Amino acid sequence: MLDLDTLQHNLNSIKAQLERYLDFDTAKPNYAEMVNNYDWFKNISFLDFIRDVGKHITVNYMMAKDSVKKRIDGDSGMSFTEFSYQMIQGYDFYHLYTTKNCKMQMGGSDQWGNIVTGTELVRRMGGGEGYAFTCPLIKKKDGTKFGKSESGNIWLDASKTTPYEFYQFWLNADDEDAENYIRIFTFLDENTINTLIADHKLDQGKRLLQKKLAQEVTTFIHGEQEYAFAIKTSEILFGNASIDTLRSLSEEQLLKVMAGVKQYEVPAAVLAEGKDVVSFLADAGIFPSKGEARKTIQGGGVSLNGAKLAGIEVKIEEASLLTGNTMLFQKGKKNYILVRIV
RNA sequence: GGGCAGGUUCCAGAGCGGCCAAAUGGGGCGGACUGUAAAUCCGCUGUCUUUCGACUUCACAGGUUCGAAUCCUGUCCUGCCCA
Repeated sequence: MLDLDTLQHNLNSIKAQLERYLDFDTAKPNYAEMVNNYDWFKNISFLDFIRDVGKHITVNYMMAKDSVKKRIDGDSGMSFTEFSYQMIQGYDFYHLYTTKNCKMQMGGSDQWGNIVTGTELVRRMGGGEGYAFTCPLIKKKDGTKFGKSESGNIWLDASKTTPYEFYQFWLNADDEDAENYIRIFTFLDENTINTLIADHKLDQGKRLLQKKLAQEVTTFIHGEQEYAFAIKTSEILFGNASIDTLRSLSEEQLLKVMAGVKQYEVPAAVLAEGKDVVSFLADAGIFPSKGEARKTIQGGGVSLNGAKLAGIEVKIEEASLLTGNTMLFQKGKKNYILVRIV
């Protein structure tokens, strides 16, 4: 459970994100509106609720819900709060139905039970009709969820996932997932997609599908310009460009190209000291511990300015710089890390 | 309130006085192969230490013991059943 301050913060952040895709301008004929169920629930007492709302729904009905059954049959139990959640969400629907003329509730298929409790309340309390619309949850091909609590996820907010990282995420989708994603996450029409998939199959190594997917989604979320930058950065980091190409860039150009790459700052004094790589990486926060930095280096997993680090004895000093005051580390093949000396 | 079963490292889950930083699987990270795929194979996965090793961990607090994740006592928490 989140406290009120956190909730408010989340609310604001979500609205800021949605504003990029929805129009909240009340002057528009069909403007979007964001509501907070705390606004109507804060004035309803528990007694009011069980008397006016609770009597319309039987416990039998609530228990029959799949989401509830699973918990009861499982071994973790279910608190009353969780159990009553469907009533809360159901009442939200009823409230919006009566005050905002809201007729349909949409959600992921795991919300089906909760939404239907709402349509039930709308019917029993208001004598009206509410409608439910759900879509299957998006799964990766290994069956795991594509969700915010999964690892390796991405965010719409550029401060959490830079456009470059966002682009890379889609580019790295595997063939099977890409076919699904392009249908779900882009507005391309059926024919275009089918043609694309057919072309892709001719030479999967070209990854036409992933490229188009990444382009469509990145452009939609972050815009043309950020997409162009993401491409450029990717080309430099993964293309044929050698370390010399990187070296040939001016500091300014480099920073521009690397805008989407993870960056760390290290004080100049540290560089002058000439620390060993392990301490350097751990102290800078690039690795969580020295042990992990050491092991990764020993496993051949760390590169500096494009060249694999030979061993843990390497010292980080002036000569390690790529340009005037930056150096480029790689953790694994795909994770680039730009270190700036400040 | 009573009875029973439990609380182990990211997760699941073994261990039930020394061979335990703790099996196995999953996940994560890295390597090889490749297409910045997939599958497969290999390594790592508490902290510090180049190594030897040191230190902190098995809900919490005490205790028994040369020695405890393992035994005892109390506390807290979770699940199931009864009231």
